Amino acid sequence: MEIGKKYQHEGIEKKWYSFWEEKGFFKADPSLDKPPFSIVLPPPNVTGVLHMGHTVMAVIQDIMSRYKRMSGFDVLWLPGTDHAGIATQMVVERDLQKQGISRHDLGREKFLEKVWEWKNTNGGTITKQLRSLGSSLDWSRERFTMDEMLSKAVVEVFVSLYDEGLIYRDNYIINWCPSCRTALSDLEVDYQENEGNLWRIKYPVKGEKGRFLTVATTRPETMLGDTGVAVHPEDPRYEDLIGKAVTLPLMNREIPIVADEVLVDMEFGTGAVKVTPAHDFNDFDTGKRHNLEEINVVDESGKINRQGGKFNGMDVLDARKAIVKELDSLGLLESVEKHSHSIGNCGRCRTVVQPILSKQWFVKIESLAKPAIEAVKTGKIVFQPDHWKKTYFEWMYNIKDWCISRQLWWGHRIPAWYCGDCGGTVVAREEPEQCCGCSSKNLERDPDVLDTWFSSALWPFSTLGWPEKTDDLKKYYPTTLMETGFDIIFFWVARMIMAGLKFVGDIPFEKVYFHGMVRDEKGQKMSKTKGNVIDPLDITEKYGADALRFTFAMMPLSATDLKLSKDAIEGYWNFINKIYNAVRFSLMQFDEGEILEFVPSEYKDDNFSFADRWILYRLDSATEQVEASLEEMRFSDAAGTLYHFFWHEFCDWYIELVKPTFFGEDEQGKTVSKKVLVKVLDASLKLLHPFMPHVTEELWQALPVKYSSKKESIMVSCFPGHGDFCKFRSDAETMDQVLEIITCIRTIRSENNIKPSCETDVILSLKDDVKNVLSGGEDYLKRLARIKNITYADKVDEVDRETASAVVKGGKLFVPLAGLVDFSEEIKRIKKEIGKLQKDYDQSEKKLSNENFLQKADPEAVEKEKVKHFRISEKLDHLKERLREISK
RNA sequence: GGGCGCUUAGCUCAGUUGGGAGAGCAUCGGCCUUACAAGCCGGUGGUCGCAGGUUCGAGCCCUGCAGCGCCCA
Repeated sequence: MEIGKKYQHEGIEKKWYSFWEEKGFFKADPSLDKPPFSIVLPPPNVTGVLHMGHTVMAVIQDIMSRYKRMSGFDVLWLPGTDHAGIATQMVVERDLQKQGISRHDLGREKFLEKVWEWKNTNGGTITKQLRSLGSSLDWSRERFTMDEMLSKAVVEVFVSLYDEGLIYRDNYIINWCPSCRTALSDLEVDYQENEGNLWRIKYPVKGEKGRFLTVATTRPETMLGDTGVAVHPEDPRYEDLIGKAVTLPLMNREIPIVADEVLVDMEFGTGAVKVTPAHDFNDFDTGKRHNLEEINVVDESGKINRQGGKFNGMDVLDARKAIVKELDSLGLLESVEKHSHSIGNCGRCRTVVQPILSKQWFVKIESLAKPAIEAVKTGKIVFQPDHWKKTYFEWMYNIKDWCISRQLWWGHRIPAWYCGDCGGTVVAREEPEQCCGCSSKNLERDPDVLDTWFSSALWPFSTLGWPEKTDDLKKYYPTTLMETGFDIIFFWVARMIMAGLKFVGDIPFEKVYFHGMVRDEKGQKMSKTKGNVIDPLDITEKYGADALRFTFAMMPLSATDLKLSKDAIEGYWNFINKIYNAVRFSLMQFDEGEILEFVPSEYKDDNFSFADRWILYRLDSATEQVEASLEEMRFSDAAGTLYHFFWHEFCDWYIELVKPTFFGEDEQGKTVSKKVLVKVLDASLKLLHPFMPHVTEELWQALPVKYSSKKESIMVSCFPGHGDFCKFRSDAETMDQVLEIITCIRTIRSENNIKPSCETDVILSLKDDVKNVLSGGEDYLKRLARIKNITYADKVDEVDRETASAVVKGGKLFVPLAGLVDFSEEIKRIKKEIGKLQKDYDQSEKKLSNENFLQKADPEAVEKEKVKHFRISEKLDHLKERLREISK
């Protein structure tokens, strides 16, 4: 190991990652007699490049994987990517466009060849980047949603759902992206509030000259497809019109006036709503209720079609202008007012989507949703944080059929063939030779592909080999943990649960952990346009992956927003550097080639110094806490415990405490302390390993430690256990009192502006146990509190006036400061402390004099309060006495 | 409009069956003490969003209100 003053991650992270990968440490092995722990990585888009969202995902999952692996589990963390239908097709089309070629010029087959080519050369970007974070993914099991095996699973699922009647093809209103030229599912549309207008248009009532029914709309162009007008059945304004008709302006079509209490809100607009079943979801349902005609007036490119009469060929927005203008000139435009409403945009390309009537494939979802709701309700699947259940239920109870066909070429082609002769449909696992209805060979395959999420839904089992009953499937399904962003709870989590229950007959995962969205330090979404993007690759280059990982681990990951700042990362880099330096210091204490084996049984407890016992006890408790926190996936608790233990207990206290030993002559004491040092470092590095794998490996490899079962790598070593040192509890508590004394002396010195180079004496009046510790280790005090002479006084009869004092748990202490102390300051300080304590005292006093408290409160609480009261009053007395003395 | 979440120190957040308000960072003062000045030592700082209620006791439980954010329509 290089011994510079600063930790340099360059080179080290790559070195160890290759080492681990080459050694096969990431590989799961179902034949091992170890319990399984499995996670499937939520597959990033194959077009993707690593961003902070992926990073959070990778960090959480890697922490759990490494922790579990070290805890004796056979860990499978399975990587892969999805084929990202629209995104990938767009990328390749754009490339081709640069050469002036469209995908239609190439034809379907040639185009798909190009996409595969692109995938094979560029598709590996994100997987390389995931490696740079230290992710212990089992690359031997890497999957892609379009792999043969996974595609087989897709076909199997499609065909069996179809056979069961749970997949159907129908003419239905769907979201259509005129730019991507494909249907989208409800979830792929993002709604945005938009400043628009509300137009009021007068429709002449048929047979009542001069009478108009005024409707209000935000999309006047859709009137070309109106096939009815709805009013509320209880609206007195329109009571007499129900059952009559209006003449649709511009189209001169007669359309009925219907009463519909679902669609119409009497308070909104005019209380009369035009109904366009082919271009609005609510209107579509209304149309079905009243048997209204469905007239499609918008085509696939977002232009008005032939059914739009003279507006044929116009873009919808142009048509809107033209229609409004014409209505106005006809005197049929009553008014226009500003009105904000939400507009749907394509989740992929942001184009405004058009609801249109179209023949598409759907999954009938209700019967699939039922058991999926049950699984979460009964706690078979646990959500963390728990409250996401509510969001899940809310969506699942109101779930709608899922539009799964996409008018793309890149994806899993729908296994349906249409007969050119009898018009029948054949859905089959293999290409059929003839129509099963009329035996005709004139079959044509459906050109469309499936929604990418359709194959993603199968990810937890298709990746394990389903429908084959593979060893992997048997051992790793259900997976132990699903970890993902809350934003894909519907897109993915819900659908995986439905698919897993339906096809494997069991839940896909036992627990779902939802992490938040990474934002900048101000809480704003990171975006290229804002220029506030923090690129994980820049960060890992500058600070190392370990620093970034630890920063995330310290954040409240299950909150909705994760505010990331470079300052925080830099701060945690400091911690890594601290660890590095602690190891560096330790290595300096060891002799060349010295091998230190820590075997607790070799040591009688009395060989350990109080400092040794104290740090070993602390290590024990820290280990216990880290384990408990990791089991509950409370990462910031685990990381925070380690941060505090390593920095503020081990470095700030223990190392300072043992320095006198190392710099002294007591050889036996030195040996013991060295072994304790190595023991604590060995355990700490292992505890830290899941959070910062590279630096811990680097340092651990450098430790001169020997075990009977020393492993090749820290990542396959055993996660530290706890309990061995809890027997040192009372010694540790005594030691805490010693530390308190040191702190008190330091405070006195600091407040009296005594220079560190100036030594002082101290007079101690202490309880015996504390005194015993100190007499055995006066060096601790001398060094850490800069004390020259220590004297003990059982009873302090006459205390020098020029003395600063403090009351500690184990007694009192006095620091003679003749000529040094500033008494006005000292008096001020004591008064302030008395003031603080008096508040506590009064509060406690009040409580204890309250009869109700004494009678009704838990006896334990009363007892505790009494002890507290006694302690405060003791300390208060001392302080008041002291104040009298120096005020003389 | 429906649902969910948040509000505690200057900032980011802990606070686990109700019983002495915490951490990290920042800030202030002092230190080149032979691992680390990216460090060490010490200190300052809070009407727990507001108003009620339950209780001997509320940051925590209940009701209402306000502000912020997210999701669905």
